[in-house]
Amino acid sequence: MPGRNQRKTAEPLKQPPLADFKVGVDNVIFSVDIAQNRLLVLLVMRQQEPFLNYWSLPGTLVRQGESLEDAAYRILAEKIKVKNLYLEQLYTFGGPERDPREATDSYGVRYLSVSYFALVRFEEAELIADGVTGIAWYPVKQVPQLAFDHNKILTYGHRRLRNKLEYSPVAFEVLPEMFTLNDLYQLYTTVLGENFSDYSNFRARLLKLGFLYDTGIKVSRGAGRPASLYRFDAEAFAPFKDKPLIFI
Amino acid sequence: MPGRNQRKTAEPLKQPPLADFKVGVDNVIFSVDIAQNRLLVLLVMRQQEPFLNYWSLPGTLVRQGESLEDAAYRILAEKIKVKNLYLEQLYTFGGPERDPREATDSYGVRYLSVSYFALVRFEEAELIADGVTGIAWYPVKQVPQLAFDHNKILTYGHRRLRNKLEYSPVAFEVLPEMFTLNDLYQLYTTVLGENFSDYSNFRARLLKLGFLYDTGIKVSRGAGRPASLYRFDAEAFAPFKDKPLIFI
DNA sequence: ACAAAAGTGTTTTTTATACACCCATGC
DNA sequence: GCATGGGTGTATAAAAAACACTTTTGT
Repeated sequence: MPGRNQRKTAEPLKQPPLADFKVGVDNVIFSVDIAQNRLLVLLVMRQQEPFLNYWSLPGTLVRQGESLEDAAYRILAEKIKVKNLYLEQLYTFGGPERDPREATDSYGVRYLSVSYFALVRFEEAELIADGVTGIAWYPVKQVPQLAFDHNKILTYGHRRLRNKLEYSPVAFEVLPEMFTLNDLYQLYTTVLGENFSDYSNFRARLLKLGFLYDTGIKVSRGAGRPASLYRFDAEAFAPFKDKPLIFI
Repeated sequence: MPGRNQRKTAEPLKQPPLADFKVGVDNVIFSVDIAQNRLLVLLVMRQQEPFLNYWSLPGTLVRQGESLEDAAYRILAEKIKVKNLYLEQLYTFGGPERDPREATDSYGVRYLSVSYFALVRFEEAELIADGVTGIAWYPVKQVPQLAFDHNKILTYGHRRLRNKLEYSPVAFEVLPEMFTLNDLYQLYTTVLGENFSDYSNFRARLLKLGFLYDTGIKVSRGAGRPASLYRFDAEAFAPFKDKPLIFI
């Protein structure tokens, strides 16, 4: 029974005081530049202290009456215009020492960050540059030192993305509506590294699953035989939902 | 640019007020009763409003200077004595409507729950019954209606456990130090369902991996040939760390 | 002796991996 | 015509799944 640390007051068993929190939401927003085969993450330049003029993940503090997810969508909408996207919760970072404001701000207020992981289509995502705020797609391999513990959050998000690619159809959230099988393959190699699978085997496996619809439209990328454009068929994929699918 | 919803005050671009949070930690603590082949979850009876006399996941509010994980360990230590355990963060639930206190309590305070997922050995876990608080291992198949959104959290935790079993050695955190291969197999069937694999194939696969050490000690469970007791060899497992191991 | 549980082995089927080769286009 | 990227097929190896069979105990 927890008998220590009690304050000696009139009330029996008075516990140490509770922490008061402000809750922030930070988004790790990924996108893939098919043309240059680079995995990108959206960063914004901070306009206030702390960490003024540091790059950071786009984030915000949760407002009254707003759910965590609402907040995540709100910052997203403030930073980019996008048709559809994939969003899921990542992790909650909440150590008492992660935000310097905890020391300087009004007494005892803690800052907690619930991070979200998002995927958007590079071609469809239009950055909202207001002329004041710096905002940019950064290749994940070249991100600088970020504000707060955002590098840690980004690393965590990147790992989640790699895992997701292997067992879920997130790739099709990032690709344009129509894509060649090589686009898909490049996406996988970009995120997962060179040696994850042979192209022809990758191709055969994916096609056998039967949820890639060949539009018949051919597209030529410079020299070489033109490639077919495929479309992800969500209905045909439905039976695979929740099953231990492997895209490797 | 977010130009709506501003309050018309002296400051330019005054945003809607931020929410103030108390942060709770709720633990989904699993254990397996080898003898009866049941997956158990630890529940406590609530002693206060709201949800007085409802069963709930053991939880607490985070105190000043305390990290989320510290808080998770604290409740755990208040409820059970246990030698070693596995603990990881699960999910953060934070909609504005999840806790009725938000309406009745001091104005505007939101309650957010960071849930943790824990595994303990049934034999080694000694429940701390203080004579006042109800506390019990419940078979997950028979949990009643719980306080708050705890049923949802439990479901989420259960799913995580099933996934973990398939690609990580968590099973050995729940089993006693020494166990028969049949114990291990039963654990998997208990959590994953009947038809996940043939016993002899399961057995062959696990043994081939080489991190199960046969102690040579035999133990007889009623009729039939006595079984060997095995021990999980953490060192021999090390090379498999982070690799896409499959226990199926 | 026989049922029950433990443990071994063999066969079949499926899936992964490597790689050879044909096809259509630009230059 | 030949380099380039797209696309198909095949041969081999490995792993998963099904299941038959042997061993050792309690009763």
